[in-house]
Amino acid sequence: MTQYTSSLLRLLSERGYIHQLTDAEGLDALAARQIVPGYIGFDATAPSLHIGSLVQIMMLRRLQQTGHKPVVLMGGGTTRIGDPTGRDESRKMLSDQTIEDNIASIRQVFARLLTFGDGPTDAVMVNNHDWLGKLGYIELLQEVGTHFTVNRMLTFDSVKLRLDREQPMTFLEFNYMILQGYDFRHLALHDGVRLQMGGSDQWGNIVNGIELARRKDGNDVFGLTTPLLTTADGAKMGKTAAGAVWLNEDALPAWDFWQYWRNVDDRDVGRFLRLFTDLPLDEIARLESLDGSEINAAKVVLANEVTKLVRGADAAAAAEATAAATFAGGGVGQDLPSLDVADGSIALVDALIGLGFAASRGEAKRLIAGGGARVEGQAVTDEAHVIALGGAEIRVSSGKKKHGVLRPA
RNA sequence: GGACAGGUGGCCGAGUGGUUAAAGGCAGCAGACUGUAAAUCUGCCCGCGCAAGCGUACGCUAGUUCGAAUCUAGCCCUGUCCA
Repeated sequence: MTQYTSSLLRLLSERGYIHQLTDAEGLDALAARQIVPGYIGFDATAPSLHIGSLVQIMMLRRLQQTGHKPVVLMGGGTTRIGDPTGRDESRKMLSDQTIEDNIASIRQVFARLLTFGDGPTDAVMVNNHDWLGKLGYIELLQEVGTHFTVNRMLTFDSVKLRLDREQPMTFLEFNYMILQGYDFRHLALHDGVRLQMGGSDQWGNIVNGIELARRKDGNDVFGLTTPLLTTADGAKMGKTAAGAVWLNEDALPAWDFWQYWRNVDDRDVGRFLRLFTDLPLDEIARLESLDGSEINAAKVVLANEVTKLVRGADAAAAAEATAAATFAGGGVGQDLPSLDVADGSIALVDALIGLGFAASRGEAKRLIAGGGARVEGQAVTDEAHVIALGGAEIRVSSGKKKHGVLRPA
């Protein structure tokens, strides 16, 4: 491992954020002597980011922790184009209003993890629609077009993969890398930004921006990418059965968020603690060395710490309490999904659907027939079973992990 | 504009007139084993229905046929090559 002099690169490297770096010595020297404003771009394709973006957000947090300035770039403009990287199919076009709404919603998460303000190391949020939207076509071609050769653009993975797989790539998407390059150049020129970070799949796009900034304005800027995060069994992070693990509370309840982290693979615990929590490294080393079932304690810490950062301390505490009550005590935690039952009784099938454990009656019945449905911890195999509440809360479970509560209304 | 190839369930991918709600794989869900882990084995995996059954579904539309994902025509979309 390279020995870095700047606290920024030391921290990033110790905690496993660095995959590629355009100029390690140059950036290290810069970070050691001045505040480095660094940015990461985020798409606004959904009302919430999911944990696939959490590494990037954490990187901005690390930047701030080590005395530098995080710049959050919202892709209000580029989202209108659609990043072809890693995609086989073109994105659906989003309306302007949807994109604006998404940006407003996504902003909430950043407010928890970064300190915004006007100070030298305070975070700021910018929207590339502000400059890309004003750019005329002729102007863009003149400004940027002369610095990109099609020959080179065709060699980029984002393009090449699409072509190799004989998937369509529209001209619109083909231009994405140019606009992203333009972003970096713009931020370097107008806001003194010196560093762009991103996932490893963004390497090509980042390098484009660096070259553009240098050729057009003689600005010397840097790029850093994080390793592509996969879980130990090779899956892309952040996808579960129920869909993505969203960062926003209104997109995914804190309980489910907490559970995601509680259930990570043993092998991922240490890595995730380093990346997604602020715990000191020696503490993490201790947690990750726990053997056998003791590693579960480390997973609880992981779940608590990440939930605290993203959802707040109250949410983390509530989720942990619910987990303790539900799994250890056999009781009912307050955080579980619940369903109000008006008539004093409900068919098990409807309860499973109402709690979100089954999407259709058929699916609920299959679950019951397969022995996966439980009422108060007891497996029920009668598809026609009706639960009588009798004024008390009843616990209904799908399998051993998904629990919900029926409340008398 | 022309020639050729192709468009099948969340994804990949068989299937070229009936036994096809559509092989197989992946992903997913559940059971067993466990530690709310991994691996492994087993079952499930379009909707409605207790069920018989019904409804939808193989790019779209119209046809041929007792019967079509499979044949015909037109259209839409994609790729490759040519202009």
